[in-house]
Formats: sequence, C-alpha cells, structure tokens
Amino acid sequence: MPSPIVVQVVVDKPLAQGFDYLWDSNQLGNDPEVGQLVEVPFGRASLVGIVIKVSDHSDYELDKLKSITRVAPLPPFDAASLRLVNFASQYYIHALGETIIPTIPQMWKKPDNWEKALEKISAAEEKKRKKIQQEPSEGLIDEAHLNQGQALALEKLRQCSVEKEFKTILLQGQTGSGKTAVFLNWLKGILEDSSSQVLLLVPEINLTPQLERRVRAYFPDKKMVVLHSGVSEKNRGIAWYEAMTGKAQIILGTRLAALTPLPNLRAIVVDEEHDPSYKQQDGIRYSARDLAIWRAHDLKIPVLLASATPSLESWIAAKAGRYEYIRLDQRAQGAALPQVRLINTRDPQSQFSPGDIGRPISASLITKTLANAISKNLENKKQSLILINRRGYAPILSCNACTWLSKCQQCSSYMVMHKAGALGRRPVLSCHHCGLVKPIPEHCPDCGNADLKTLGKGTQKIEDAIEEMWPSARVLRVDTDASRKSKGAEELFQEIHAGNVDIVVGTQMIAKGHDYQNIGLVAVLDADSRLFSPDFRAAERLFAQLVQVAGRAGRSSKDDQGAGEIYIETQYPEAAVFQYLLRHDVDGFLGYLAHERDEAKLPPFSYQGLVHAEAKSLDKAIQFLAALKGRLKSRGLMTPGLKVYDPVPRAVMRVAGTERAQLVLEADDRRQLQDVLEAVDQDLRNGSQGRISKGDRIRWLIERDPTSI
DNA sequence: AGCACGCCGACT
DNA sequence: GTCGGCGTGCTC
Repeated sequence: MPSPIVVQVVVDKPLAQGFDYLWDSNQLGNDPEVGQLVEVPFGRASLVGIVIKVSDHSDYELDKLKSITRVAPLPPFDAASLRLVNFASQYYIHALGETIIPTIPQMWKKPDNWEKALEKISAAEEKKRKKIQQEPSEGLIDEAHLNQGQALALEKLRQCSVEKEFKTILLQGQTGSGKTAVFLNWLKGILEDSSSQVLLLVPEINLTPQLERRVRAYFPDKKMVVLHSGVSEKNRGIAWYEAMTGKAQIILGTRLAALTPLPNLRAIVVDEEHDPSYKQQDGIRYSARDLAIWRAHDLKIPVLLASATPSLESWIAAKAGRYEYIRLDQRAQGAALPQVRLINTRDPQSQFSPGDIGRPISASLITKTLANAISKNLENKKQSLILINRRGYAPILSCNACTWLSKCQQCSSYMVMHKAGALGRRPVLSCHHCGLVKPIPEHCPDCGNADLKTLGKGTQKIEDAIEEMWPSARVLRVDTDASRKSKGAEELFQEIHAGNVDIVVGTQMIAKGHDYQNIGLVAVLDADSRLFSPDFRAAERLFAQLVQVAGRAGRSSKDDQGAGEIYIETQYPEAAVFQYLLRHDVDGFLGYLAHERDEAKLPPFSYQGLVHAEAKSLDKAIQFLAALKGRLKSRGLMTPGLKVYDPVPRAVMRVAGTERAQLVLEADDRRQLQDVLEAVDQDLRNGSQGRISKGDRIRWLIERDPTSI
C-alpha cells in the first residue's frame, strides 16, 4: 500500500494549530503544494484554508483524517509571501490562519465561485482591452523636468538602491517639494524589467484617486491595480489575482495591500510613512510600514519611506545611519512657507468683549483675532479652512487661570478624568500609564483657582457659530459623515476647487493630500486637546498634522498675496510643538522629541506590548488584567529590563455597552518583549475559548508596538 | 470563533 | 413532563 499524502492546513479561526487532511491527487487533479488555497470540511462546516505543509504521515490518527475537497484554480502563494505572513503571525501573536485568510478577497473565499471567478477575470480583461484607455492622467514630470533638488535626490536614490540589496531609505522633504515625482521616476527604472512588481502604499483611500491618475501618467503601458477598502469586492478579487499571479506590475494600495502575495516584488514605497493609518486597529494589529520593511529585508530589495514629517522611529534610524537618508528641502514651485500665527486664548486681547460688534451668541467658541482674520480673508476672496477634531479625546483637567495640567507625579503622562462610578464612587483622576488614581482637586494646586475644566471642550457647535457670524458666506462641511451622505469626498473636494465655497469646516481629512488653489487661511481650533494626552504619541501626531495643514495653506501662494496663514488657537503657545512649528523646524522638533522619549525610556527607546481586556464592567476588565499580572509575577516572568504596569482604563473606555482596560508591558529589547508576549498568549489561551476567557467571559487581545495608548 | 453536547429552572 | 439557559469541549 502506497503511503498517503497528508497536508496541513490553516483556517480562519483563533486556533494556533494547523489541521491535517488527506490529499487525493487523482481526484484533485494535481499533487499538493505548500501555499495552495483549498476547501476543507471542518466540523460540520466547509471552509477555505491554506496548505502550509505536505508530508506522508500525521500525528493524528490517519483513519480519522478527512479529505481536501477542492483546490483553487490559483498558483500557490509564493514562498516569500508565506514567510511574510508567518512572520506577521508570530510577531503580532496572532494565529497563522487568522493572519493569512483575511487578506484574501471575498471572491476567492467562496469555492463554489472559483471557476466562475476565472471567467469573470478574463471577461473583465477583454472589456478593458476594448475600452479605449483614455483615462485622465495628470502630474507627469519626467526626469528631464525635475528641478535640481529632485534630480539630486533621484540620483542618490538610484545609487543606494542597488539590485539584490536590502536598503531602507528615508526620503524627507517638505510638502510641495516634489517627493512623488522623485520616487515615480525611480520606480520607472525598476519597472523597465517587464516582470518586476512594485508596491506603492498610501495611508488613506482619499489619496488614491489623485495618485492613481498620476501613476497612470508615468506608466501608461504598465498594468496597475488598486487595492483598498473602497474598491468593490469584484474588482478587489481581480486586482488581487493579477497581483498574486505577477500580471500586475504596479500595486497601489492602503495598508491592506501590504500582505498581498507578490511573486516578483522588486521595490516598495511607503508614502507618508508617519501616518497612523498604517497601523491596523482591529484583528491582527499590524503596522503596514513595519511589515513593508521586513518584507524588503527578506527579499533583499529597497524600501523607500517618504514623508515631510517622518515618524520619530524612522528619523532616528536615518540619523543613526541605519537607514539611507535623502533630503529634499526645496519647494518645487518655489512657493513660500505659510505664516504660522499662535493665538493665545488666555490673552483677553484676543477675545471678544461683551460690547463687540459681530460677537457671536455662542461666545468663546472662536477668538476675536481669528474672526477678524477670517473676515479679512473673505474680503480678499480667499477660501478659509477651519479644522476641528471631532474624535473623542481623553479629558485632561486644566486650570483656566494658570498653566496647571493634571500631570501624573509618578511618570511623564497626564491624568484623565473619570466620572463617578467608573473607578469608584467618586469622580477621580487616573493615570493611564502607571495606574495612579487620585481624587479630583477642588482648587488648582498651583494658583488656587477653583475654575478647573477639561481641555478642549466644545468645538461641536462651531459650524453654527460660523454661519451666525458670516451669514452670507458659503459654508461647506467636510467630514466622513458628510462625504458618506453625498456622493463621496471626491465630490466635496470638487466644490472647493470650483470656488463654490468660502469657508470649509471639517476634520483632518480635508488637510490630507489635496492641492487647493485658493486657500488663504487655515485655522486649527482644538489643538490643545491633542497637545496634552495620556498617549505619549499625541504631540508627535499633532505636529505632523499641523505641518501638513501648513502645507495646504502654503500651496495657494503663487500669486502676489504672499504665503497663506495658519492660525492656531491655544492656551499654551509656549509648547514645543507650536514653537518648532513657528520656525517650520521639523528636525528641531524631532530632536526634541527624541530627547524627551530617551529620558522617559519610551519607544523607540523601549519596546511596548499591550494586553487589551473588554468586559461588561471596567472593574472586571481591570481585575482580569491584574490577575494576569499576578500570574506573570508568580511564574517568575518579570525579569529585570521588563516593566509591567498596573492595568488601567482605555482612553476610549465604553464602546457599545462594554468597557475596556489595558495592561502595558515595556521591555528593553525586542526579544524580551516577544518572549513575555508569547507567555501571556499561552497563559490566556489556557483559560479561554478563542479570545474570550472562560467563566467571566472577558474578551482579550495582545497588541505589539501599540501606537495609541 | 462557531457549534454541539450536557445538565438544571419555569412553562405548555 | 419539555424548552432553553449558557458552561465546556472540539474542530484534522
């Protein structure tokens, strides 16, 4: 009797192991290969899975094995792409099947449609060929037309991206310096080989239509596919197929594209590499940027990180020589930098007084200084952009009379207000870093003032106030809600470009990647709520956003009006973020941040992990994590160099009836963190079914390198 | 994660 | 007498 063919398969379940199946080559039509997508019977259901091992025996009883029912008409995942998902699974402490299967588009997860899928794809290809390729293309700047700085950057980029060699390259250049033209010309060289593929990652889907047109202009005869959550299921299935079969040469997408199998990948670009949206915030919490770097290292290919405001991690690595460092500091069209103006909201001069003409009914929402500037900007027939941040923020307590803030006395974090009932019978201040809990002071500890309030309150009604103050101005609201209701963000942007709008009020999305022609003023109203936060990365993110916003204002300055202006309302104009922004000093700010993090031993000078717990009551979630910490202690896992903090509430605690807590782990080196996170995973799995603990039914999750704490 | 199996309370 | 609660165990 010949030995049987046994394959091990992983499926999309939070189960660490693979499952063995018999493979009948006669019935399936071919021999098994690692990386093949298959259909398997699983319990009483039928699932798709990936073959991760082929052998002739099983540790499981042979006669209890079921058989593979179908094989997808696809080439197997290439070895390098499997190494990538394997790494991601281990590094982010997530089951392999749960890491790999969710990256496959829906179309390929329905075995009944497998044959039809192939037909669909050839039909779509036929249709595309017939359609005249007359798509609008824009923004082509070929090599001969690059300015001196760009040409130099391109030259350097080519020098340090030798074939078959891993290099991480940081391309740092201010907004408008023409980074895109540099890296697209660089990719042109790499794509001359008609089999090579390049991966171009962007942070958000709003940015892809613009970039898509631009890339098409550079590569009219190369096959490009676009992968992001806004692409229809069908088109995603096609795009993924063309990427994983090597037919598409250019893969443009958001973080979800980072795990697409690409058999001939030769270069990766991560645009706006500092952007927080590269970090996935549910399921496997990976960083698409970090995985891109790992992938490039594994494949021995170059990876380019581009940004005007690099992440502190990348900037330090570039400074230390671990990354190649290319600067591009000259603005392409010679546009001037915008004037940054700080409005001190504590200064009575900046505020409306009761008798002022035009004083808004809802006073104190907007300063007089800013109101005057907007009026003037309207008179000049320029558009104004007003940024508000509707997202939830942690309520830090501040003194209205002096600069006192509820800073934790034990660590460098800020303490957050909790209403009565959350952490005790009375309202308290809690440090989300070290876990210290204190009663709320009745008076300011510094100046005795009784008027303590939470930071950054009340920008919700700003639109009403604006319509009231400038009744004849055309006001447009842009945020995710508004763009969902109408035909999408793209349409709203058209309105702005067409000049049908005087004042745009919106969230951060209006500041991203869009070139406006006639913006004379940008206002930021609630910067303070993001300036001081229990999350130590808040200031870094705020700075990056403000620089980006400043870039929007600066682009409108080709005419004689001079550079645009950016107004920031703040109680703390002396804060480092603002002071460096005034001087447009990105490196100065990053240097300051580096020093601060080094002192506090925070990332990137230490490595963090997070255990999330979600329960019906905060109490239970905290107890669950406290018990975990206790077990780590008693099992001798608290080695020197590892810091396990006390469990604390999450910044956004309550989501649909559940409350959340977290436990921060901090280690001096990566290996140590990996070991303890694996031990935590084992420990929690022992007492759980899936990711829900037995008994008290608490949902838990391990997160590696958290970016928001 | 699902889903079946199994052992105790209020209903036709 | 049964319908159904969710605790526990299994999925090749």
